[in-house]
Amino acid sequence: MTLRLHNTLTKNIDTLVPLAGDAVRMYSCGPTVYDHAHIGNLSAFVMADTLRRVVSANGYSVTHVMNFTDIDDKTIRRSRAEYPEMEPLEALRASTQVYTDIFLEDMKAIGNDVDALTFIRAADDATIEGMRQLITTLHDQGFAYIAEDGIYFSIEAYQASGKTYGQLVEITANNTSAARIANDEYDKESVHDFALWKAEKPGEPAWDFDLGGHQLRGRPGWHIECSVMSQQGLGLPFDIHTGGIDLAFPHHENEIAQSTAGSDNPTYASLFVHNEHILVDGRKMSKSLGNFYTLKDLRDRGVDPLAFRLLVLQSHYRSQTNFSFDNVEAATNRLRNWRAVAVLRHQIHGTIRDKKSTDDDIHSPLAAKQAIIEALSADLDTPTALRIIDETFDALPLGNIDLIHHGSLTSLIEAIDQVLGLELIASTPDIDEDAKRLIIERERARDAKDWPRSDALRDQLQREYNISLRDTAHGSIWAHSS
RNA sequence: GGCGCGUUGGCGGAGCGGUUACGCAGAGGUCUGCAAAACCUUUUAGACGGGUUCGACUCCCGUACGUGCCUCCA
Repeated sequence: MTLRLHNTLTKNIDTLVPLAGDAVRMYSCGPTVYDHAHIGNLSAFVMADTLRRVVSANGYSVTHVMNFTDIDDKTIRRSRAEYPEMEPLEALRASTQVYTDIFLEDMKAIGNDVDALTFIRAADDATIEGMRQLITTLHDQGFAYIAEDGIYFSIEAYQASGKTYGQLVEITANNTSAARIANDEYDKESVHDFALWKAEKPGEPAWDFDLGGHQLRGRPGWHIECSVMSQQGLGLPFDIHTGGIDLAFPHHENEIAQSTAGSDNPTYASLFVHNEHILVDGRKMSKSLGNFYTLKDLRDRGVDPLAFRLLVLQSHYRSQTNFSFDNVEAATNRLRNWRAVAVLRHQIHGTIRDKKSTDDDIHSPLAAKQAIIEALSADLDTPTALRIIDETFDALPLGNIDLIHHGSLTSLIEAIDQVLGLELIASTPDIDEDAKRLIIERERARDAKDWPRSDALRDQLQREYNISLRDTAHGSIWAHSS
């Protein structure tokens, strides 16, 4: 099987060819931990998580690194507001830790497997040291220069060395607005040059930096953080770099420049995969429009975080998805229906009867499993994968106890969980033996046409165990009431 | 201003130059002890204006609207 992905570097659908055997190395730009992540952030991480699952399903071993941006303007501002009494660095660590923990909880809630990720923090001592080293190297090679307010990367020097600046987006003289040049407040030589290191400002966290005898106490720029963390976590070059479409320029472009300047590596990452943004009620999400949501906002309104995940998966990652509460309700219902299928694997022998499964019945879930992975391997075609799941579930002979107990249904559902992270298995636990006894007892009452007894038992199951029953042509099927 | 992307049925959302996407919701029906479910049918989409073609939702041009990037925003 081959895995094909849209590559922003080539603007084509490229085949993943790992740089080293069957090992795939992925880097995903992570959150800036200064507040709750919003649902747009989270959708980007659903994409990255799903991509990693699909790479794994293709038989590769994956190393997936994600960073925490825990040192930048926003985290500093927030930490000073929250902990004015603390030292700047102490306040920064306290504040970013709170939002890091919230982020990890959000990730788990929406089905992203945080255990499969290696996280690296920008403000860790090892990362800071790595940044000092990379900046020193860039400076020694003539790609960085010292200015009054910091250290800058020279695009001109980079281009003069034969490298291309503008690998992800077209950079032309015309697409830089004159207004921005006029308003440029930085002490840099050229408008495109970007900060590698920012000189210390009063009240901000800062680290010592001795660059060839120059004492340049300060803090790192944003782009250098990711160049160093990807190198430390994966080595260079690596296979896949993910992020929101807005990060293509300048962030990822600058990472490429920093990480390939003076290097013989032809690339920084082989594939750049960018996801489109989600809209809310058809408009871009913004606090001023009042359509800005975090996962907490959704949960407060009763939304199952996994229904949000399904909503994200329902559209292709390179299309703008529209979020609305009507849409998330539709996703909730679809998820509810899938859970109703998932729970069939626990049904009771005594209450499901007849019908032998055919070979086709047994094999169709296995074939579906393959078809789902194939769809996802074609540039992460989640809409098609979801369609296959619906069609497969529709075609299942649901009263067929042989099929259920044969294991192919369970195998399919486990496979769906593996590649899509919808946690169908975890959200449909088996019920205890007392409840099962009551269900069987009710079946006997029904056989005897003892309707009052049957209805009383049904009520009891609903009341005491929160279990609902439906009597199908093949017998009585229970489900978790919600 | 420069450079992109998009516009599909009540809602979401795909593929495709000539054959049902799929999901959710609504309507009618069948079945069933009741309930619930299931099943069947159904509402005949493709922003607007041109063009290419035997034929366009699908290709081309224009218009309108939405959306993104143009230095720190997923």
